[in-house]
Amino acid sequence: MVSKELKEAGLKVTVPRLRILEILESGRRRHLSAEDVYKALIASGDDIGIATVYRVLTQFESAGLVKRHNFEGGHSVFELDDGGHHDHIVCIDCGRVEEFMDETIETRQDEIAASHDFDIHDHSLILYGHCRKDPCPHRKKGG
Amino acid sequence: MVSKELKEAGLKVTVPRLRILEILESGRRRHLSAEDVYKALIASGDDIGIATVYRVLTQFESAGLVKRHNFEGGHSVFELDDGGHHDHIVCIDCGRVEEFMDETIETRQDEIAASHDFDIHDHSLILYGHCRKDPCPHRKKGG
DNA sequence: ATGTATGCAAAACATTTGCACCTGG
DNA sequence: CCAGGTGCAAATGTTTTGCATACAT
Repeated sequence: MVSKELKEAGLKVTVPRLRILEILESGRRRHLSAEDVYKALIASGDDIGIATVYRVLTQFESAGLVKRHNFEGGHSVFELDDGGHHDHIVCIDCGRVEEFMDETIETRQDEIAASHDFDIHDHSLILYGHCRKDPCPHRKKGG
Repeated sequence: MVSKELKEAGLKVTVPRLRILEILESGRRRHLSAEDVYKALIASGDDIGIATVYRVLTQFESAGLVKRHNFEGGHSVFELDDGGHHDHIVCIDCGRVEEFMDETIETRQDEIAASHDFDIHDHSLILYGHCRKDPCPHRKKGG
């Protein structure tokens, strides 16, 4: 029940919020930019403006429903916040995004922050590279 | 000799390039946004357009003279590239930026990338938090 | 009903680009 | 001299905002 999630998050149940949450939960892709969401809405026949997409995604972020990540290239991607922290590996060629979580790295980050006299609020760790998977424009045919 | 550095980087020696490299090397602050550089130029009486600042910084990046980092808030910061890799801790309150480098984290990143079948090109690791240093607007007076 | 949400268009930012003019080697 | 560099303004791409209208409760 998507509408229940909205109520529990303290948000009024409206059509744009329902549709956007449904798209995020559809699971077709876990990481979507605001424009990805907008295009998905248009594709499914919804008449929702891009401004509303940004507003709703920002509200969802405040409500803890989604997380926003600032990838390179000056645009953000959003994903459902399942409560579990993880970092990202992004393929420079095909845009593929994979997640990982490494206890060793998390621990070292805390130690480093402490040694610099910082209270860590959060962190951003993104690995950029070329994936060796199919299909990827960078991958060599006979490789 | 700043002009020598430019020549060695394969760049024609021009006034904007000289001035911008001087500002980066002045060491007053290590991490500057394009607008920071632009303002510094204006402040020292130079008549150089913001477009040129971006062009020159991008050229410097290609030439390996500077590194560009994408911090949160949709803007980039530039710093001299001394060849040594490091990551950043940023204070959410006062904007302070500190650097660190941790062999354990670097190693784990490579291992993780390999296990995901990625050839890592580079990575971005930024810790965001509240520094406990003076002066910082967040720091409690009697803390 | 009534306060909140939405759509649209315009604004705000950071960054890039087209083009005529200027400059370094 | 002449390819390449620069300044300006206009274009770009992303995200935000003002405002009149529409909607959820």
